[in-house]
Amino acid sequence: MNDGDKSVTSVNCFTCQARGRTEWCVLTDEELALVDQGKVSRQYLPGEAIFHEGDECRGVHCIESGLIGIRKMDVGGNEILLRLSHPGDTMGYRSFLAGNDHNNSAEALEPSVICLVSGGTVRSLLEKNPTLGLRFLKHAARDLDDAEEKVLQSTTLPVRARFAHLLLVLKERYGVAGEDGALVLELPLSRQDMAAMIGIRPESMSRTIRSFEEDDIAHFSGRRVHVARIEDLIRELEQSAEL
Amino acid sequence: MNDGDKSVTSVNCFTCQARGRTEWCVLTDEELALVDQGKVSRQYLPGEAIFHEGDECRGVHCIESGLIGIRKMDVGGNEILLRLSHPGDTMGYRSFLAGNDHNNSAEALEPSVICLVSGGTVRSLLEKNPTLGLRFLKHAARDLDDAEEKVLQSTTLPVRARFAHLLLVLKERYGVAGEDGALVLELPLSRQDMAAMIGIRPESMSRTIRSFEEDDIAHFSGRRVHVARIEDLIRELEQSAEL
DNA sequence: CGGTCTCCTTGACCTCAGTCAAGTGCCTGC
DNA sequence: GCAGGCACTTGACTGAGGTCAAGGAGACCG
Repeated sequence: MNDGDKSVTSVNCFTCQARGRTEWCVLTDEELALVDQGKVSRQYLPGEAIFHEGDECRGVHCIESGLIGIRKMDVGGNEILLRLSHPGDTMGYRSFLAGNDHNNSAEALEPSVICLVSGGTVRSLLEKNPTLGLRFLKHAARDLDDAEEKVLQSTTLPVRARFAHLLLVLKERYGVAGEDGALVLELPLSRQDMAAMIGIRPESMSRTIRSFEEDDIAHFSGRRVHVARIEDLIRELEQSAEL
Repeated sequence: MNDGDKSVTSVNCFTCQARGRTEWCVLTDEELALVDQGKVSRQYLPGEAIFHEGDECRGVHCIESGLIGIRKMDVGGNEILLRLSHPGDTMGYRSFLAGNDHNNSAEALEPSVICLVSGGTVRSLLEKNPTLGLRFLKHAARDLDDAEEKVLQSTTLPVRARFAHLLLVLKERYGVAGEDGALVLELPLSRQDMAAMIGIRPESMSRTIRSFEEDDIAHFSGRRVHVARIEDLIRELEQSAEL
């Protein structure tokens, strides 16, 4: 097997860097061995789809490395980016448990390695180890909170506030420097995808960025963002309330 | 105990009408007895709050009868109605499992009887009976689907389409007559609350209703709605795509 | 090199829904 | 009875963000 063959790569659950962050971390060595045997791993290039809305759900995906975007489309072809998934995150456990087809799609945003743990394996592990189910439950609970927060924000907040909020969220993972009030971000997303994350058109994204520049709130060059005072972003969120 | 004392009512899990629809239906009689002992039930009048955002989460609420609205507010006081909860639904399991305070509020929309199953009871049942956790997981998965659908719709669909969708959803539970294409709905919600469900202002709700009347799509008198052709509602959803 | 992508930006225009303000009808309590 | 409250409606106005159309910048490839 050489590097050019990207359909299958060899990954070992026991040495997986991301394992500590997955739901599998509650498994015994014996159980983990089952996961290791019951999985297939594969490499994806940016833009490649891991699965689509409507695809049959054949197990649980687990991200070893890279970055994945979870998208959802409506009948009219409008697409939004629901969330980002990172190494250690599992995807598709929901459709799998409900026995549904996938109800959103996953696409690699960076070169990524992803394992698919077969449905049978997951099912038998859930029976063996109840804690695993609780871990998935907590995961779902967190996703649900985020989704409800997003429903609220997308109906009540103006675009500037939503964008400020997005930057504050991205800061947690992509902030590269942050002396007291200052902040530098190295964004993992194109403008288009940022627009899709807050549910607006690319043109509006451009204009919002420009208005942040004009108000001296943030400065953008490519995917690098400089924010002199984080408070400015926070104020942007709050002042939409004061009116 | 008389009817005037509404703080505590006596409800028995074994005879509970709603039990078949709750997650507790997977419990053995012995386990159910634990629930029965570990709960407190209470009656709520319309408008009364069961819990608020930020309240400490002391267990899992279970609806015996009535109708509950789950609301969420942003910093600016804007409020939306995330979903309705019906007899047999559990509420607050999420915050409970995550160990958080409640992150949304619940309010009775009709006279309701609700049991609070104490945290300790739920915790020990989850350990005893792993299937219970899976039931909660499925519940969370369904809520999550709904929430993501709502995120998508609230950012992509115009108000008319969202309202048509709402009516189609309410039809499942509140449709009172439906010869082939025709439909009569008995809404459980005020106009204000319908507006809050699709994230618009009451004024916009009024105007949307009027425009449906003018286009002969639906006719409203009080909380009763007549829809001559359900296809009209469906078309309202789809045609927002065609443009 | 020019050609063709795709991503991004910009301007001009328009429309949908929010805002403000006023008015109606209904219910409750005095 | 009337007063006050509340849900709802209506009209006039406004503005945020979508739409359309055009153009620029960089990557890749012949």
